[in-house]
Amino acid sequence: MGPGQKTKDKTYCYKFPMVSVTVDCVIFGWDSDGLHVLLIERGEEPFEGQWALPGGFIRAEEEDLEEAARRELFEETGIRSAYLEQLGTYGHPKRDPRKEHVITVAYVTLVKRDEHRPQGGTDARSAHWIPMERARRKRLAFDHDQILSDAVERLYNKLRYDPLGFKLLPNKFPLRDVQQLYEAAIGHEIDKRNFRKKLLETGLLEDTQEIETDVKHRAAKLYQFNWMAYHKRQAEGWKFDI
Amino acid sequence: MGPGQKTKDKTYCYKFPMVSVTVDCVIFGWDSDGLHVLLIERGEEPFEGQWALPGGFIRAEEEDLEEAARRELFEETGIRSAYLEQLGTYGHPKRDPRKEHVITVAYVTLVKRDEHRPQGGTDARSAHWIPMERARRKRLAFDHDQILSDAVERLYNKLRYDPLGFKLLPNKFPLRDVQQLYEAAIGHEIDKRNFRKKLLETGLLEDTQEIETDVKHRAAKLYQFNWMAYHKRQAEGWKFDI
DNA sequence: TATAATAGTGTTTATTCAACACTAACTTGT
DNA sequence: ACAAGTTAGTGTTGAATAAACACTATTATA
Repeated sequence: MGPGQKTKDKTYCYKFPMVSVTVDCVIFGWDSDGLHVLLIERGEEPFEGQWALPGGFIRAEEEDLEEAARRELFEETGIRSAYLEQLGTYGHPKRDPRKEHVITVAYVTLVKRDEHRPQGGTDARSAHWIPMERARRKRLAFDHDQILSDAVERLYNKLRYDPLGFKLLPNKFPLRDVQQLYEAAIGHEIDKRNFRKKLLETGLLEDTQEIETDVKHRAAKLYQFNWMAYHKRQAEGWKFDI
Repeated sequence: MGPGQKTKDKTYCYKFPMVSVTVDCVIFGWDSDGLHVLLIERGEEPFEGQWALPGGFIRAEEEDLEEAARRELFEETGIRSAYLEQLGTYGHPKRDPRKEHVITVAYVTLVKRDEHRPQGGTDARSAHWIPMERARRKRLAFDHDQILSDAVERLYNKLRYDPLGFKLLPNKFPLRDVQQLYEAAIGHEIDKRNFRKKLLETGLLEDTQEIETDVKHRAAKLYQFNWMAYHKRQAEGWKFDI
């Protein structure tokens, strides 16, 4: 495996066939009508016109994988800091119909929809929030169906043991929204009293003394999740479990 | 990203710098003195003479990632079928001191030590089972310290919700060995009666009617894990939890 | 045959989980 | 202003699960 050698016509040559590496992001958002995922309509071949996860080639020799994922996230959403987690790497030699072998490292990111400035990507692709049920019915480009379905499964499983769900909610939220998120995750209704009791018993939710506005009926109190306290408790060996 | 073009002198040329992709395997084994990991002593630069995880370059354009991991596992252990799970991908541009960008996809595999024929790899590297505590004190090549420690954490966390621990034990085992494995995972002692009760209540452990031999004191019954029954129960929505 | 080592076995108490229904607060329409 | 509609907010009880706890049985060895 000799290092790449730059020749006059700006090509990079190697002794063995190489692979290209892309990073794809499953960007989740949440609002009162459920979980959404940010998809783009591809503006170029292959799969031109089809829906796909936002992603792109990494800058070899310069960029770390996570850096590339953050760059991608920023280009699509304008968000610089968000929860980001590696999901897995998909490397079947035929997963990209083009000749070369393209593997992709998939990341999951959770964003608050109220922080998202929805401008499209730098190139001509347009990004849209698609509700999950609709997204899962679409035939996505490459193996993105698989990646998306792995991502949803991972997210839903992880909610039980990790407060990352609060990364999807606005900073201040009514308990109802937390419950709806968890109900979507486990696929059935939860008893309101039991759920609120467990949630508040953690001591990690603070009453902001504010209430909802613009709501058609009795307004609920707004809470915020105390991440500082959570990290302290976690360092002491405590485990979130809801 | 044009496809690689083969030239007369057998080089592969691309319009952009490419990355090399390796697969590294964290191969875990278990015996009565605890968790072990299979390490090799590197026979070539970089890191010649240092300990490292077994791994190698994938065959671009031919091989799936998991295929490459299985090939690696077979070369090191002679085992063709074992539990194999992708751990994650490590891609810092400087993680390999050589010029080009080398990313690695790490896999965790669990093998039964009594099925392992310990012949060395195809090349001159020699593979050895190293007890975990010793392995974690060594300075491993590349970022393999990090990979190994991520792998151990993943294995130990997963034992609670997945019977994959039985992939480490021989087909027939005394309950004591299961308990020792779980005690290693959670880092403290477990009450024997409670543990055996929970384990047997699953109905997934079958008494083989055999007992240990070559043991210095009272011999224990040997059990086997019923994977068929487990998969059936799992398909019905049941979850292993110990 | 005594000693040492590990196997194997139930019960009780504390904790956690699950089921369950009404009143309070606010909005809107009349 | 008040009736109707909608969601917020709140405790108790019984069931299930988890945790604590100690002795007898079996075999090997000295």
